[in-house]
Amino acid sequence: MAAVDLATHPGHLARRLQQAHYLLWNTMVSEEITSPQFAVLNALVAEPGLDQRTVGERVGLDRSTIAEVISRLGRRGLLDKVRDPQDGRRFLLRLTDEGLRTHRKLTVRTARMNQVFLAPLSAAEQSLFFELIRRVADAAEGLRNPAEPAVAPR
Amino acid sequence: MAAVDLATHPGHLARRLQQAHYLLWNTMVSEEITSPQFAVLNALVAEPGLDQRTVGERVGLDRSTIAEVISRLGRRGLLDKVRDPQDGRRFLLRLTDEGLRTHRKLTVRTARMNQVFLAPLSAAEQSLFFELIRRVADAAEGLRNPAEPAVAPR
DNA sequence: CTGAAATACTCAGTGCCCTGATTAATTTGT
DNA sequence: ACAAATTAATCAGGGCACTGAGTATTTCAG
Repeated sequence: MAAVDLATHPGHLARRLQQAHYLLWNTMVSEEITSPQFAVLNALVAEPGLDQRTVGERVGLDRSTIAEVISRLGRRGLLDKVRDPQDGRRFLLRLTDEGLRTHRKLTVRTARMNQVFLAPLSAAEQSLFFELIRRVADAAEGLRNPAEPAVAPR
Repeated sequence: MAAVDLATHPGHLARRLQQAHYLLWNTMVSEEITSPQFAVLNALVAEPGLDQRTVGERVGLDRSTIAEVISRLGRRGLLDKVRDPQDGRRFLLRLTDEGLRTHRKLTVRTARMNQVFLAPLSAAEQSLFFELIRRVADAAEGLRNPAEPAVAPR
């Protein structure tokens, strides 16, 4: 009687979008390497030698999740993990040759997949799609991490 | 050297959007009931007595996931599960009074949360947001379940 | 210089999400 | 009528995502 239309719920839409993406990734990109794993490889191509926490920040994964993802990539020999001699708390991460090769291969496939995924939208709509999602996601993240208060509370 | 900009990857955006939603849901709606759980409650308000598989279809969850979600809702006393006397394979699902109450309460909070979540967009942009995401998700699901071939292969 | 606070990482626990294999019940083809 | 195919649900297994608590190391305040 009081049921609601889930098609007007952004969270529901977001979940369906991600599921659809997951499926397409599996068939068009890789069954071994997932999209978050690719994001980590990509971050380490851009900035070799990052520590674990910073990689998580770059790709939007929390401390626990990034630890798991990195452990999997390490087990598969795609990256190396060494203690920072300057700061014994950190591990510095660097892709192996195999990791670099994998990233190169997947970059090509990912581009193809993105084209297929976004094919239902015109070029103008694709820009809008990115912009609207980015604005909503950024704003929600902002709610979580409020800017520094003007006067530090004591 | 060959790193890619993740902000142009719809899968990455979709994941960030869902994460942002997850956080906001947790703070504004409920720490007990998740968004997928609410979707199941909602489906059973709309159509009491559905079987498990059909609920999964309605809310977009696969057979394994829907089984887990329903088992959790059952443990919390929000729904009942009885074997279909007409078809011994099925379980028929129905909300308890407690389940109905919970759905009613969360419906209000969810509406508030959706407003906050979408606040960065104008009304026109919100419509566009829904439409673009829906089109992409629908198309990708269509790739997965291709329409019946004209001639059934044998 | 030393105790307190902050930081990087790990671990335990919960929940979502998918696939492939298995089990039980029903439907279908002959 | 009955074997074969289909269907609903379960189970095992892998991966993502978050929180709260714990450990080790570094930094900071007095």
